[in-house]
Amino acid sequence: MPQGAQPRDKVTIIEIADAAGVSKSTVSLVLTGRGSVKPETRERILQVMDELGYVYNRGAANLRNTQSKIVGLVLNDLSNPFFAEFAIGVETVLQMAGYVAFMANTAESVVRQSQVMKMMREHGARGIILCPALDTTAEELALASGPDTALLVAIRRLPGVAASSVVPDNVAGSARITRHLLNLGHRRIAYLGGMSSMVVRQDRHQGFSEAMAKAGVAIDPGLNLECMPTRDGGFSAMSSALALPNRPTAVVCYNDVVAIGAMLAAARRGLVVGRDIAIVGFDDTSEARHVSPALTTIAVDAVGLGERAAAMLLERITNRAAPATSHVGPAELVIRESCGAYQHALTAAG
Amino acid sequence: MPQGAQPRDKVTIIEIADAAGVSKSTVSLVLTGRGSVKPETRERILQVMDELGYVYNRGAANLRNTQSKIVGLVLNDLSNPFFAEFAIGVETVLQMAGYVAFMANTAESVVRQSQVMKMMREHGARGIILCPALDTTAEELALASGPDTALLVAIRRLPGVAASSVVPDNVAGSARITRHLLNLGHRRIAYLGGMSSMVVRQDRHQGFSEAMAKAGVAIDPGLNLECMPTRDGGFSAMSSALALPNRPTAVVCYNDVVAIGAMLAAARRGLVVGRDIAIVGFDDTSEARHVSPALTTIAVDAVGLGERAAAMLLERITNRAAPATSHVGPAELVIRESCGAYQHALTAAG
DNA sequence: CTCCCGAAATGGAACGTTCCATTTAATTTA
DNA sequence: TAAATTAAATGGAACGTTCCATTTCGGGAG
Repeated sequence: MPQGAQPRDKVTIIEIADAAGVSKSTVSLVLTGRGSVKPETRERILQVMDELGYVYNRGAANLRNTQSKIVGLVLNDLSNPFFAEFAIGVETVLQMAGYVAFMANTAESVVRQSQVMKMMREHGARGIILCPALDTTAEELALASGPDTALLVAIRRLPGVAASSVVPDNVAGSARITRHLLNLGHRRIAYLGGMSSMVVRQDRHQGFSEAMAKAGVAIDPGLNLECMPTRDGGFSAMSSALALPNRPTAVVCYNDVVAIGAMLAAARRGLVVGRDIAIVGFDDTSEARHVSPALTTIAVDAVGLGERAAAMLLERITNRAAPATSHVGPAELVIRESCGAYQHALTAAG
Repeated sequence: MPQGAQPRDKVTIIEIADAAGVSKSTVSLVLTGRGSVKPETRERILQVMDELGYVYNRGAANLRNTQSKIVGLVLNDLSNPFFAEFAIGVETVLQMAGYVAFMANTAESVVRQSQVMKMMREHGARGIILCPALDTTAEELALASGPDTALLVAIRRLPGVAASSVVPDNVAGSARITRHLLNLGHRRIAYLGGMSSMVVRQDRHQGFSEAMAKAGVAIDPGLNLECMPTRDGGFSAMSSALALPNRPTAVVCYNDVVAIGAMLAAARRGLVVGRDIAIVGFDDTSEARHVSPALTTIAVDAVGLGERAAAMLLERITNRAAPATSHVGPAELVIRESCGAYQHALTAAG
């Protein structure tokens, strides 16, 4: 807008109409592009809007419409690159559909989570994609979704919730990477990280157990170690694992962050990861690639999960009769150095 | 809300009033907490709201109010952990002030940037914190901020824009880390990464040049290498730097991401980073700590910048007479291994 | 010249809230 | 007990849009 007369207070459709010498209805027509209005009139109106610095008031419009174009995206931990990538996937799809994402970070606080979801509904969000904070209960979520706000739960499965869901295949992925270690000849394998109250931990540990059982290898209960899913958690849990009289030869970690902490602990003890001990992760965050030695892990395609989540939510929004559905995304093994597969190949060949 | 009667269509304040046997004005009173209403009446109303699944309609309220509680946060690259941390700082402060952040990712697209800023204003955002996409022009921004939407530009300075701004001290930080390399005895120092059209690159390179000049060390123009600020960019730019007949002994990188790419390229050539060559970064992302060898870099406190940005914007929102201000945040040297300072200390002592 | 028709433009009610000006009820004071 | 005061509750206009039902306009057919 040109330097000139800045309007002090909000300029409305009516002022535009007056200035252009038409009725507010005509202005509304060009705004929505619905009726037919003479091209030169349209031009004149658009020009006036530009001059006066008109800003469309969606709140007022929604009042009659009931059809906003906003979707909420609630993330439990934005500082985790995994969720950032997930968010990017979500945004891409929403944007193409003409929707806009209203995104918020709860930092694992269920209180904050309730607040932002309430806010989003109050602003007329048509749907919400939720990556639930730890300790989220089904009851809380009942409040959050209503007849005109579709809910989709992502990444962390939430038992007892009727919403759609998008999660990676934690069980299969964990089984896959465990099998990889078994194939390399490991038998004393530890499972490390996450708290047993977390659903994701339960799923991943289940995959681990199944793979072990199928291979006929007994699990030492002493090698099931819980810790917070942070680097420091991984570090201290690994330290105690290494202090055991009969320590593991391989460690399946809850996720990459824990694995990196565990690698640090092993290095501190003078062990060369990938030679003296195998350590593997889950998620394939960008750090997994850059850490040294590079981490063998399970790739779950965060962006793809985000895209899928957005697409599924949009489907439920546009076709409100559509039933809640669930999607389980693929989890693929990425072999790098931390498992010692390369070393192993050398010795096996030699 | 209990399993019972799910209302098919939106329930309004009037229906609540009818069901509770009061007038809509009274319901409004309890909603806003403004007038005085008998405790038992309030209770009854609240209970009815709960039963019917009432959702407050902020759009309608803002229609009279003109006072929303939303602030827009526009990020140019969410996949960069630096911006994720910045966002966390912003959110923390906004939340405490009772505001909610409406956050969007532009992925460096100025088109998308205009779209989301327009959307935010249309939804009544009181202010916008913008981390501008590359190639953002001052004209575009003039459209984006109006008399009732305060604008704050963050991280990337934008010459010719009248808005408030929050940026780290790129010049001083870059000079600081260059001095560190000079103190270690380096003389052939390259500057690597970023495109010269980027304001941030200009500032950081200026700090580099000033430090070199002050030390009386000439800059070899052949050691000023541009590349996209990505890991791959850093990798290939570093590869060509190493192919030079008289290659540098130290490299100041545009940021951590570029530095990590550069480290990979050096390792690929068989060089031990921190011994055979020094490489340093800028930003102090979490990766800088975990990469091996750990990266010497400049910490700019992304979270702190975010907090500051939010506080400054809120100030302008609540006190609309307040003038636009600028804040330049500290940039501190973090010495780790990639610069070889530790090695250096050993040899110097021995 | 009148009639008719489609195109273009318009007036007004409605959306869900707030808030001012009132009314009604409850309580205190003289 | 009446008057004065305070607390509690209410009706209605207004906010900026949309959209239905109308009206006006501009020509072409009869």
